[in-house]
Amino acid sequence: MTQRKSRSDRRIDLIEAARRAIIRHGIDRVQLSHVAEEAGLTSGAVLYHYPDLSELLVEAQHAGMERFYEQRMRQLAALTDPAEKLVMTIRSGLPTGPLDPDVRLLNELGGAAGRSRVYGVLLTSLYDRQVSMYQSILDTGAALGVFTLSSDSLTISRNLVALEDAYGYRITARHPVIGPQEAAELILSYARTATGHGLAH
Amino acid sequence: MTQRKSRSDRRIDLIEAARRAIIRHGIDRVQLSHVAEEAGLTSGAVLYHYPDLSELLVEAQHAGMERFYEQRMRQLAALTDPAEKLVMTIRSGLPTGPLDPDVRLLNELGGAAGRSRVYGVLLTSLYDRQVSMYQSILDTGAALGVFTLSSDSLTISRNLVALEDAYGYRITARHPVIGPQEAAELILSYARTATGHGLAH
DNA sequence: TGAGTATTTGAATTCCCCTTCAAATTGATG
DNA sequence: CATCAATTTGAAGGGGAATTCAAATACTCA
Repeated sequence: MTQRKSRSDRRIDLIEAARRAIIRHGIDRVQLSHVAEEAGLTSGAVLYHYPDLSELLVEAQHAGMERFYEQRMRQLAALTDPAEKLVMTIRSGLPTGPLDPDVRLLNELGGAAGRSRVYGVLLTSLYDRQVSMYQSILDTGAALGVFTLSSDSLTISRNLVALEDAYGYRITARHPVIGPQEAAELILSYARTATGHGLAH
Repeated sequence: MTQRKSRSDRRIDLIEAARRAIIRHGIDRVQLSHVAEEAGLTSGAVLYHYPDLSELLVEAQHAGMERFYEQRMRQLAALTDPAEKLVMTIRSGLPTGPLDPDVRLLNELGGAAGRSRVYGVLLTSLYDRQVSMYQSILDTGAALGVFTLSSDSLTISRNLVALEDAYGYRITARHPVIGPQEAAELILSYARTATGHGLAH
């Protein structure tokens, strides 16, 4: 029998397993047995901890999102120069390649968010937080006189996050020309005209 | 019994029925009986024409895509002024609201494109065609001296399509603030700085 | 009109997955 | 070491959807 674990440990395991299962099979096609397999357990054991699979899936999406966001914030905290921060943030919002698990997970949400309120709210709140993240960088840069913004910081920030999102989809869909490097360059092109800063990288 | 139809007519019907079924139930949740119901037939009849449901679904997605693209091209053909064309194109790339069936259909593909090569190729090719569409508008405008492009037309076009895509997701996910009008304004803000044109609307 | 073929139906079958639950196992606690 | 509760297994059942297929029906063409 698989090693027993405490309630909370097992729940964390299961959330991780669900995350992997969603990426592998899709948010709408993933089954109990997939999650169980990823966790190295049987379906019954999964059900013991999460009697409702859909609840586990929501938690997995939520956790994946937090992870993505926290990671970006952490990378950001190491820098002080607004221009460097901006470049770093743009890069950290893009997948490392077509298989990047964090972005694949987020992309799974896109379609479901149109059908499910829960997923819609989840995705919307992530978007808004990311917008705030950019906005504070832009505002700081403008206050320091480093950036000369072409329009208000909210508009620019919304567009920057939107570009990240969209190129995330292109990259995971394996666009033959647009990879992480190219996408970063495209977004930077916008960021340059929007901030009036060269944004070397 | 339902009226009989020729092989090719029925296949066209079924593709349309599948398109509606996908929008109603989601690409990963749609089932044979949904398609049959939309077509006014029984499951057996659907299977007679498409022994493999997934093949029908791919065809339906493809048809939906063509429809979306053709519609945009048609609206475009009615205009001559590059600035008007640009504004019109931006608007026609956005959903009319959270329930817009064409965009919902496309969004359903996003996640699947990361898992399935077929869907990845479909989505990628649509993206590229939309980029070309913008590029020809921008190039024409630049040649006529109406636009002064801030970077090469390919970069700007890619970003414009990316912004459309991303705001399409936000709108279908029912972002409380960003609706069709707001999204258009956000994209126009970029288009203005990219073209050096006021782009009144 | 009648024969022949293509299409559609509807019921039977099969398959797959979720759910339940009694029994087995594990680990903690005294 | 013995007891007990928590966790996990595995098999049984229930339900829903895909698949199969013989029969019925609708159209075509001679």
